[in-house]
Amino acid sequence: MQSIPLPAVARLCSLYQLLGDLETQGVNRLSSGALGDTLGVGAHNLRKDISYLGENASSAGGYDLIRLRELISRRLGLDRKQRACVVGLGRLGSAIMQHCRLSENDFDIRVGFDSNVNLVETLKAPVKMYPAYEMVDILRSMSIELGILTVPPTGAQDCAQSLVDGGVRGIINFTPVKVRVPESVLVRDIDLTGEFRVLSALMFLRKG
Amino acid sequence: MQSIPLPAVARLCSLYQLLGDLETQGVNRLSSGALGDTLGVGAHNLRKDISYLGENASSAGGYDLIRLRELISRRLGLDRKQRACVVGLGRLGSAIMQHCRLSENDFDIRVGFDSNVNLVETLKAPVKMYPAYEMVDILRSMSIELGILTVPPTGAQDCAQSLVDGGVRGIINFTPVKVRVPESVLVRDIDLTGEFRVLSALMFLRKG
DNA sequence: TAGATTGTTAATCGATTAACAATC
DNA sequence: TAGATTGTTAATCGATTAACAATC
Repeated sequence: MQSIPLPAVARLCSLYQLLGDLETQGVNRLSSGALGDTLGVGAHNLRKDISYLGENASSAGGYDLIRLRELISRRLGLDRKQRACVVGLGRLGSAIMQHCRLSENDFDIRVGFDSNVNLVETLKAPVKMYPAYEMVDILRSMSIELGILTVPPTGAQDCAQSLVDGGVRGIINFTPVKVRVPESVLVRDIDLTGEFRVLSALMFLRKG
Repeated sequence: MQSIPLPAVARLCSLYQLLGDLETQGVNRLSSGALGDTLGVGAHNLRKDISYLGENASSAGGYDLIRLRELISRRLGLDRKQRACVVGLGRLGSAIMQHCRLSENDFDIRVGFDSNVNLVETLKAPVKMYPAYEMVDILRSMSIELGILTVPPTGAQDCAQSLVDGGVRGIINFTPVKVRVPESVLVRDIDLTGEFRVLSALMFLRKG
């Protein structure tokens, strides 16, 4: 089967989100143009992305949104909740842990870790929390697949290693550190400060 | 002056961050290869990016890191703190508002807003907070340049409009909604749920 | 049927990678 | 000087855009 370019995967994921929203609004058929408009993507581009999904019965007359959503879901493996954990229960970590859009959707955040034992015992949260030194064992026993890294930069590499040792296969890395992991583990970096800076730079470049 | 491609701007911003860290560690000269390695970017690529900065005296012998950092700073306008506000003081919003890495660096988060008046009065935070209906006036009087949008999806477009009316020139949008703003206002979308999904999809595609 | 819309192939565009002369 | 490293031009690579025949 053909492999899908990364930008196309990203657009398909946001399309997937949109299709879910439209479904609850009772819309069930729309053209590539209409979908592209609300997504801020050209109709050409969107059709091309959809073509990566493979089989796609209907020509003309717009897309059957429910069918399309299922197609994306199946091709990208978005059906089935992934078991996740949060490492680092500072403000950002606990916000992510309790971010309802995440758990409503395809992620099942099961457990949190922090090196501060006090915090682990006192923080109010809807999931179990444990001290960091128990991480590897607990990850293995719970079959956690995905780790969310929200620790201070200094601890990033060590925690990433624990996640790997615990058997995680993917990491969302909110630290500005480039962590080193085996090839078999995927890392996606989200550098908030970086994103802010990029916006700031673009605003500056725009002016002059 | 030549314009810089967006991906290059993003890489230069993360290089800027790295240079700051190295500076505090006392490192003051490094080659493009060494810098590229810790950044996960090819040396070629990095040199090309640096060339967009224009004037760059020294050939061979690696870069003078302090000088390089200043060059980036000046070319991308990263000297001078931007005045920012947070709209939507839920968990994510207040985490961002108090995220020290942001305020330590180039952003000066001055004020927060929420439609829930109770929340505005009771939340503990290091900045002033006001109810949403006062937003436009306060933004103007404080000359806020940048808005951070962390409201529920339903309120996103309205709040974006208030930010625009308040004179903001850039928005970091954490909602999954594509907000409509005048061309003069830059928007940078950070869709956390989307990022999670992309990782999930990549993990799935990797396997089979 | 006619008009609209899709799927897919071809053309354009832009970014990344490679190569190499210039420089410390 | 010789070795290393830069800046920049050229070549490759990949994604986006355009075009158009096939289809509802």
